Order: sequence, then C-alpha cells, then structure tokens
Amino acid sequence: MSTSPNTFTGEYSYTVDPKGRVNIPAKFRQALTPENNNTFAITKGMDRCIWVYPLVEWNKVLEKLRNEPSSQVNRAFTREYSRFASTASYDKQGRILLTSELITFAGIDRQVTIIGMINKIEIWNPNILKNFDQQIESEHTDAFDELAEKIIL
Amino acid sequence: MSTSPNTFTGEYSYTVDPKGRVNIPAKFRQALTPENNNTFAITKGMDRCIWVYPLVEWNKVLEKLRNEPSSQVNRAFTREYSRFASTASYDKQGRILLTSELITFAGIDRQVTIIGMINKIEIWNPNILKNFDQQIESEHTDAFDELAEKIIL
DNA sequence: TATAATTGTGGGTAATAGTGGGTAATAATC
DNA sequence: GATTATTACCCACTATTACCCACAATTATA
Repeated sequence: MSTSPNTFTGEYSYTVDPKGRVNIPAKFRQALTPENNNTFAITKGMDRCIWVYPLVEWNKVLEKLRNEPSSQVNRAFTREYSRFASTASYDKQGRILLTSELITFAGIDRQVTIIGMINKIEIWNPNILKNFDQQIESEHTDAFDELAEKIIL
Repeated sequence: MSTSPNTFTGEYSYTVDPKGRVNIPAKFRQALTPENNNTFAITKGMDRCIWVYPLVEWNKVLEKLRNEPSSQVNRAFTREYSRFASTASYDKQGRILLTSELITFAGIDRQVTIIGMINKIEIWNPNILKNFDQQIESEHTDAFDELAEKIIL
C-alpha cells in the first residue's frame, strides 16, 4: 500500500451512531502497522476534539510523561491527560467505540469531521471546528506564513 | 531515459473525467523513481491550483511537520495543511484520482493545464491560470527581472 | 508509408467501505 | 438468584471506489 506507516492525512466526514461508534477511515486503518493490533488509544485533545493515537504512538507519549519530574504542575497535567484515556480496538466494520465523556467534551452530535494530523487523528464536531479555525487563522496569520515558508517545499 | 529523476518540466493539456480522474503526463510518470511506488501526494496549492508531489518529496514535508512542537498554532497549521492532502497511485492508464474538495478549490471543470514545477506538479483551470499570470506579471515585472539575473546563467 | 506501440479517454463490474440494527454474552442491580 | 442494563459480536443493505477492458488518437518504428 502507498500510505506511510502510522501516518495520517486528509479529512473525512462520518456519523457517530446512537451507540457511540465511529468509523475510522479505511485509509487510516490501512496505515496502522500490525504491532498496533488494530488498536488505538483515545483521549481528550488539547483543542476541543478527541485525539486518537495508534497504540505505538500513544506509548511514546506515556514514556515521555513517565520521565517528567513529579512537580505539582506535571502531576496535574498527567492527570488531565490520562483520566480520559482508554484503548479501543475497531470491530469488523472498522469502527471504534467512543466514551460518552469524550463525546460530551468534544460537543459531538452525530456528524463528525475526522482529520489526519500526521502522527494522530482528530475527531471534531464540524461546527466547532469551523469556528475554531476561523478564530485561530485570523489571530495568527503571520505565524501561518512563517510556518508555510519553513515547511512547504 | 532523458528525464531527470523526480524532476518535472513542461506544460500539458488534459481532461478530468466525471469520476475525477486526470492523466499524469507520461513524461512525468517516467521521471518518477521506483521508490515512489507509482504514487503521488496531492494537496491544495498556495495559489489556486492542485499540487502533486512525488511520494518521496511529500514525506520530507511530513517529516518537518512531525517535528514541529505541538503548540496551538502549529496544530492549526498542520490541520489546515493536512486536511486536503492524500496519496494517489496512478492506475494502469496512468491516471490519479482527484478529490472533489480539491477540484472545487481549484475551480476545475473538465479541462486542465498541468505544469511541471521542477520538484512538484501543478494542476490548473486554464482560465484561472491565465488571469493569475497576467495579474502577477504586470504587478511584479521588476521582481521577474531580478530573479532572471540571479538564477539564469 | 504502413504498421506497431504507446498514450489519453471512457465506461462497466466486482470488491470494498460506511451505516444500521439484531442477538448473544457480560456486567450491574435488586 | 433473577432481572435488567450494558457491551461486544455478527449480519445485512447501500453507496462508493478500485480495477479491468475497450477504443481512439497519437507517436514511434520498420
């Protein structure tokens, strides 16, 4: 296959069914390496969305957290980041089950936008994402330009 | 063969069929090195066109994105940039499939102009390109001259 | 110039992907 | 221990996509 291992790009539109299941885009599933055992880790994103990591990538995050000194701030960060985290394998149809806490946090209601963020996946309520995008981009036009020059070939 | 590896020059006229498929000029396909696995990556261009990278070049971009620290602005940039990106292998007839989002963005409607841009390929609506060229050239004649002096031996 | 090979374009069909719902197994509650 | 709720697993339908074949036009070759 032509997709790079554990690398995700592109945008997809899907629905969350009443049971809280969402499809993981086929291309994303195909990009998952076997060592992940068809399993993702899902957490609260830093923005108002759900983050979905390949198990392997998630373990890297855990390793970094483990190595941080145990200051109060660091503990709080770990707590915030860890409490909503869980692993989710996808079923025969390629769907994972989201927890109701995460669905609530991300303000999700049936329709979702799924975005490949290179090393992880984001699940958004399309409307929230739209507002967020507009805000950020207008506030940081200069930063965007700098990044473009630096990164784009 | 007379073409340099992963280097594209020249202009071609092609059609996008109802399914969203475009032919990649044979010369461009021949310039693609084997490590690319007959695969390109397509994205939104900075101008109103579609950018097509050899997979190898594209991976360089991804690597840079992957290594950016995860600030809010950086995440927003990655999101904006990744959303429209996907990989596309060409079929037996040498065509790749464009996404409807990119077709809409570039204002494409059946007829397209494909241009070799050295390390990547651009796909334009011929009319939009024509207007764009006229505008830029009239506004930046001096800059054109400077670049000519600097680059051409 | 005639013939063969390659290139660009179109369309049909089989396979896959996305969505919904049902049932059995498990866990929680009384 | 019985009953209810929850979760996991399985099956089915539809839409989309990928793959294959066909043909015309162009270019290369003899």
